[in-house]
Formats: sequence, structure tokens, C-alpha cells
Amino acid sequence: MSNKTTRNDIVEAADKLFYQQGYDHTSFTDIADVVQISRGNFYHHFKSKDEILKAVIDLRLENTKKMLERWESESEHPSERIKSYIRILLTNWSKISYYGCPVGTLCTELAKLNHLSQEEARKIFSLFHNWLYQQFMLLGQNKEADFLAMHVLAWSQGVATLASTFQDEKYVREEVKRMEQWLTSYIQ
Amino acid sequence: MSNKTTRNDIVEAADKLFYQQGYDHTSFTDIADVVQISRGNFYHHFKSKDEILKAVIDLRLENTKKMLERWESESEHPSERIKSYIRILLTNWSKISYYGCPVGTLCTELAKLNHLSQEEARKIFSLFHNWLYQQFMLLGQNKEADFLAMHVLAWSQGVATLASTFQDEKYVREEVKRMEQWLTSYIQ
DNA sequence: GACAAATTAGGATAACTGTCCTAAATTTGA
DNA sequence: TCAAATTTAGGACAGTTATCCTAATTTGTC
Repeated sequence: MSNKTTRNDIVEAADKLFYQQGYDHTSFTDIADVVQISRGNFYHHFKSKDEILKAVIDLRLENTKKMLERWESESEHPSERIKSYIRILLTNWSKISYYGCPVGTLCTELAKLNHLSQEEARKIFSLFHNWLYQQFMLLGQNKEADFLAMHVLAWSQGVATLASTFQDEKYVREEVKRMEQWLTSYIQ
Repeated sequence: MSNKTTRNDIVEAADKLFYQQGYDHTSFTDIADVVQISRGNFYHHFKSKDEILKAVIDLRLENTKKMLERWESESEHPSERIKSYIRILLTNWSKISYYGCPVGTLCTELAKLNHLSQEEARKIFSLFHNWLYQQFMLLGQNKEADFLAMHVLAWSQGVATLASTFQDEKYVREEVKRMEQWLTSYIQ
């Protein structure tokens, strides 16, 4: 059985740094400083920096799945579940106000880099989308569910961008309030 | 009278490349290849790469002002003017679907780099915000104008992010349609 | 046409990048 | 307990980066 802790340490440190500094702008030295290993040690665990990115995306996919399952188990009513999603803008405020949304900013960066893992990163968005889609279906929005799921994604995404630009918590609270009100009109 | 064409060429090429590839990921060599000058020549026109960024932001501020003035002169009614803003999602579709919104993606990147020009870049957003604010004021939304301006910014920003992630033009058209419908409810 | 100023080219620079290699250290398994 | 396998450290590597320097070229002015 191989020792997986170092590998996990690398992925977790990379996850954090990619979020805070961006993928391209994060170097092996940056990660090595956090994990406290030598730079040459990386290549025993990963073939390349791209491989680390893949592992980070996989980690985020897993963590997202867990979070969605948690929201599902915590609330019976779909509208309450969707509210759990909306409220991450406030529960993660301290991070979002600095670094924006981890999903949106990664996809945006990879698009500019024309990076091969664009598709993989997009899957995190799709995870949220499919989950929101299901909730809106449960709300009886059979024909609208797909659009409404995209709409909630876009709305929160835009608020996250403005949050990190203007750092105005009062504004974000207002948006969240209105998103919850808007949701109410879809409760049958 | 000094020759300003090379300087302008540099700023325009940088503007384009910063948008397409990101600021950090764009090198002097990249810009030099486009402008067809030697790398050492930059430092006669700019003290540093940061200075080029400042010039690019200034250019974008100017161009934004011109665009807003144009929209104002093209339409009498404020709601029609706001629609001009909303429709850039479609008129600039080919670029946005690849690189996202030039304003939002720049602010996002500079936030992660913790770059000194963050504040300067934010001014582009403020330009749009103040303009939208004025239009909503003209629509009689005295108390709501500030929030509504932010809301339109966020909405379009979110759609732009999803546009570059999913490249789904049909979805963007649907959002634009609904934004226009939503706007109608604010016409007195 | 001559002279000064502005502009440019191109190489040198030191620092940093991802990647690779080899030897040492550690852990594992029999 | 000892050999094999895994893991690690640290330096070498070629490439790239922003920056700087100096010499050559172009431009503008009298």
C-alpha cells in the first residue's frame, strides 16, 4: 500500500493556491513551500503540472458531489435545497470577496489559456446544473427546469464576480434576499 | 512632436492579448510579435509591464465612455439605452463565447494577482454602473436605481461567464430576451 | 546637409519556470 | 533482519520571463 498522504497534501495545497492565485500563476515552488517538500519530489506523484490540475478538478468534483448530497439530505423541500446553493454566496463570503467563485474563475482562466482541461472543469458547473435542474423538476417546472437551473447559476456567478470586485457585502445580502424571494414564486 | 503610433500600437495589441490570454500570461514577446518591434523597445515607451496595463485600462475607460455616449445618443428612452447594454452579450457573442467579458475577467484576474491596478480596473465597472444608475433614475427608480444598476451588471456578468464556459448561444439569447422582458416592468 | 533628439534593435542580465535525473533516505515485505 | 521497493531531496536542464544597457538608426530642426 503506497503512502498517499503526500499526494493528497499536494492536491489540497494546489486546490487552495489555484483558487487564490490562479492556476497559471501558481508555481511548483509555491506548492512545495506549503507542503514542505522538495520541488523534484512532485514528479514521483504527478507527470506534469497539468496532472496536478486534473487531480484538483477531480477533488473539486468529489467535494461538490458531497456538498450537493448534504444539501439534499438537510432539506426535504427542493426550494430549501436551492436556497442552500444561493446562500453559499454568504457562507463563503470571506473567500468569495477575495477570490470570486472557485468554479467560475477556474473555467474563465482555462478558457483564456485554451487549456485541455477546460472540459473537465466545466463538469463542476454541470454537477451544479444537473442538481439544480432536478430540484426545479421536483418543483414541477418540467419545461423551464433546464433554463431556470442555468439562470440560478448565472445569477450567483454574476454576484460572485461583483462581490470580488466591489467587496460590498450589503449588496450581496440584498441579491441573496431577492433570489430567495424570486424562488418563492416557483413554489407550487 | 513625438511619434505616438508605436505606443498606441503596443497598447492596442496588449489590450487585445490581455483580453484573449489574460494579463499575466501575456509576455512582452507576445506583444512584440504583433506590433513587430524588438523587445527592448518597450522600455522607451513604458517603464514596466504594469505601466502597459495602466495604459490598457485607460484605453478601455475611454472606449467605454464613448460607447455609453453613443448608446445615449442613439436612443431617447432609458429602457432602450439599457437594452443596448444588454445586447452586447449578443453583438459581441463571438468574442464573449471565447474569452468572457473583458471587464469581469480582468477584474477577476487582478484580484487573484492582488495587483495594484485592481482599483483602476474596477473603474470600468463603475463607469457602466453609474451610467445604468442614471438610466434607472430617468425611469423614476429613485430608491432602486443603485441596486438595479448592480443587478443588471451582475446578471450580464453571470451570463457572460456561462457563455464562455458552455458556448451555448441559444441559452444566451433566452437570457437576453428575459432581461428585456424584465426591463419592461420598470417602464413607467 | 548637419546636428541634436527621439526612437529602435538586439544582446546581456538575473530570476524564475516546468521538467528531469540521480543518489540518498525511508518504508515495506518476507 | 535484510533486501527490494517506494519515496524523497537536491541539483542540473533548457526555456522563458521582465528588465536593463548600449549602440545604431531614424526623425525633426535649423
